[in-house]
Amino acid sequence: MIKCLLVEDQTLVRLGLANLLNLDEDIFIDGHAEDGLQAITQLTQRSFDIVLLDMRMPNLDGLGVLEKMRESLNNTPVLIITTFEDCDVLVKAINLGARGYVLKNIELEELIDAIKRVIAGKRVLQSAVTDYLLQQQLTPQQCLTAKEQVVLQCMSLGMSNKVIANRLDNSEGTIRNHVSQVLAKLNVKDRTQAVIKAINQNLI
Amino acid sequence: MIKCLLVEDQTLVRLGLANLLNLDEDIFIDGHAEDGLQAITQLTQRSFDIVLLDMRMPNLDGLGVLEKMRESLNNTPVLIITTFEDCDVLVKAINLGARGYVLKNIELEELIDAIKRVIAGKRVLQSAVTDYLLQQQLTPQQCLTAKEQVVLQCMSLGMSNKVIANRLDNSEGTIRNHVSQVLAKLNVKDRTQAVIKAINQNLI
DNA sequence: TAAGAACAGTGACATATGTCATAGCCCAAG
DNA sequence: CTTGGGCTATGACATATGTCACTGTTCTTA
Repeated sequence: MIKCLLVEDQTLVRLGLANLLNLDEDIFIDGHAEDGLQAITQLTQRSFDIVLLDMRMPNLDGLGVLEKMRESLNNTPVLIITTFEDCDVLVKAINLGARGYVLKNIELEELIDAIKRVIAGKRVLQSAVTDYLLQQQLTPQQCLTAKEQVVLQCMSLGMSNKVIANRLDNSEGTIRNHVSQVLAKLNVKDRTQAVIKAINQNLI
Repeated sequence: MIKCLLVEDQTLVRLGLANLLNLDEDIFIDGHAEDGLQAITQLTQRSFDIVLLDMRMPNLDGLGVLEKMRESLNNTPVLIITTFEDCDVLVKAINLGARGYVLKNIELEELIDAIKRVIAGKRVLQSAVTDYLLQQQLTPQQCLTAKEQVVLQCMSLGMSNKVIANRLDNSEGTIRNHVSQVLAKLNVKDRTQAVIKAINQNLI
């Protein structure tokens, strides 16, 4: 029996997923958490075989949970289950020790398989994820660095340089430099054109 | 027994939600669709008591489904279940005939209640949604004039004020004024946000 | 006819944006 | 160990952007 902690902020999704997974005879959703803070609390009080972790959450997001776990030397294996298909977040999550990363559009059997593979000590990257990674690698012309991608994402959300600087804890000048780099690499003249290009090409 | 068509692109979410809802003795998920096109196909082949509709989907999104349904005079009641908290999308959905609009972080009992209320002919707006709506209504966004629409189109093509001025044979100051009006009406702070909104809302 | 709108324009003003040069730090590859 | 790339930062600079107030003209409509 695999004891799972399921961390997901949307109630419906969490309960639904728990029901589905509990149908498998080897899997038991042993704990629920609605955000990162609750997850940390659960992890300090109890032990689980695996953590099923969403990335976008209030209070403390997935990356934050991974950081806290690393700090407290908690090495419970973590499988990321998310909608967010961002290369940078994926890389960060893996670097922070996540053992698997799958998207929510995965089939149920695949997810169950992924859980068992993680438990078996394997690393799991859904094919859609690896495809995305490969695709990113194969377009070296626009070859944005990790930071530049994050900045572009922020731009695509309509943030000003000042806001981005606050969000990423950098000086505004630094962000300006990154923006300048992004514009050069995307071969556009201003942030609006960059955002249009990013949206059209799904670079965000 | 309420026969439901569940339209949701993420497999896990769809199956989980279906399981949860099927627990209710009055509700039966009678059809699944992974995107808008599949939903339309299902709706032309069978009849349902209600459609549970996600907004963000590949191929044909929630608004598209509502449009198609209206075109084909299909008046099956629709309850929107989405993560997307955008006021404009909400308003558009309601105008296109959606009978309810709830967010995915709703509690299960509330959702079941919402379904039954829609079936009973009532309009359902989750309190979180109405709060947001009220807040937005206090700053009523007026319609863009013809000229403003043209200017917004140009902005969405990445043109600077100077370029737009040349293109439309106006002074740059005039264009600046129009841009300023557009920003105010769209309730955004700069041209980048305006373009993002225009693209997302198909205002161009 | 009077009122109200859309449209065009100007000038002044405050910020935001983007570029450039320069420089330090860190880390990985050679 | 050296080199280069990525990240951070600063200061200076030119230009773009957005706001405001105010002035017109031309319509439509109450």
